[in-house]
Amino acid sequence: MNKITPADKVYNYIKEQIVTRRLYPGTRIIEEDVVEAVGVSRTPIRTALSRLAHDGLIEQIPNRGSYVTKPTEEDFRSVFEARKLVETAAFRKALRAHTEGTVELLKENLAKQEALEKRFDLNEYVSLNRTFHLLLTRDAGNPYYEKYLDELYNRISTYLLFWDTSADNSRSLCSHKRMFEAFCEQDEEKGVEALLEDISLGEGDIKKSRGL
Amino acid sequence: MNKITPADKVYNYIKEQIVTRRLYPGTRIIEEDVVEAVGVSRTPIRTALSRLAHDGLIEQIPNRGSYVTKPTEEDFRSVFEARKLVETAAFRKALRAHTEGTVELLKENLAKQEALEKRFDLNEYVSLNRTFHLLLTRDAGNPYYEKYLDELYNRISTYLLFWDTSADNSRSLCSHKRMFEAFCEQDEEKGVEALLEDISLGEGDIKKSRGL
DNA sequence: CATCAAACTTTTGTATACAAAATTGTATTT
DNA sequence: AAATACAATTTTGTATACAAAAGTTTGATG
Repeated sequence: MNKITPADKVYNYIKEQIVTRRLYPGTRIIEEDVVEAVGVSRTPIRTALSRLAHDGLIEQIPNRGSYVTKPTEEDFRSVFEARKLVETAAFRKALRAHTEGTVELLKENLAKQEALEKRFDLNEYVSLNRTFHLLLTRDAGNPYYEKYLDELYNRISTYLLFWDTSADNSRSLCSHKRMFEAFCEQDEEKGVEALLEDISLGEGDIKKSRGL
Repeated sequence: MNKITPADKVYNYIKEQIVTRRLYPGTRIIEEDVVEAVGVSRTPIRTALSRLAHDGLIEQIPNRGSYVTKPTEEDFRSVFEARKLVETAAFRKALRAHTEGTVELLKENLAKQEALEKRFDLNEYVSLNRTFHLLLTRDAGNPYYEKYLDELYNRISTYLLFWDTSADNSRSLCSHKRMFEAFCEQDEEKGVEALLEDISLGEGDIKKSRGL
């Protein structure tokens, strides 16, 4: 297994802090504070911050620090618009390519999602959801689609962990099942319809979580 | 005006080296060499490298250095596929929004392109072309479209400066003119048709330049 | 002569001290 | 009391020395 470097430690630490919202969007991250918290020098901290900026989780302004990404309402609109465009295109292509390995992984993922019906865990759900959507586009075989979608997810990830739980989970599970079915049956239109519904669902949830 | 920092100097220096192909795709960039060349310490060099990696101009592998991005044939296919999808969508939206300021800028840009008919300059042409396409999608008002397209351009930019000059320039200018017309007339279908033709043209040129 | 391992070299990663820029607080002037 | 200039502090940017990892050479051994 790959050894984990100081820079990795810092990266994981800050990412965890952001995703669990102990570091709130808009918060400034001061390098010296991270030194105290993690116990390494500023150098690996700077490389970690650079990676996080690359991921879209923080934003860096020259000579005045790093800030946890705080998307505006406009950003959300833009992100979801882009997601709809790219994710449907990638999904269509993936559905046509349609490898057996992916179907297997999707099946496992869905099983875990169903398990959440009994005992809900938001963290787990967000993770499963992201993997699920990623899998549905993977067979498209375009790494730039994946990369882009990944970055779009990151942009809004700070807000994914904030919505009133399991009520929506059932609805989401429902559309996911339809997407999976369509993927297996290679029914493109049915699949895209379910996908768009699912994305809109998420968009609505985020808006709710922000009181819009 | 903003002062240019050592990190900026390094960034510009390396970018220039790459774009003018003095640094060939696949070449390893050794930090100490850059120290000699630019005359600053390794710290700003590392931040510059990080930015370049972010731009997609280089790739970094932990513990074994930075390499000038060398896209495979698959990469080219993927980049152009993504470009076709996103750029047409952005163009459609921009065409409908259609601000007067953009029209003005496009007109200026086109004039410069025409000037190249007499005296061709590849560097200048590549730059104008990129700006032109960027302008045509700007009124879409989605920063993530722009960002993505920008990164896609970067991926292939190493190869943009390598094709047998002005023969293609006329053809390209022709489709550009049609795109501009369509943009002004808000004729979506005509515009998209011209855009797709123009993108395919570029794709073909790159393939030629690689002997495919 | 081929192979492998240990020493050596090169290169990247980290720690730390110092410089420059930005921010904050304070005093002075109006 | 408000505004502004200036000093003090905080924070980011840079230089440099050292540590660790990767890559290369050399030489002993089968």
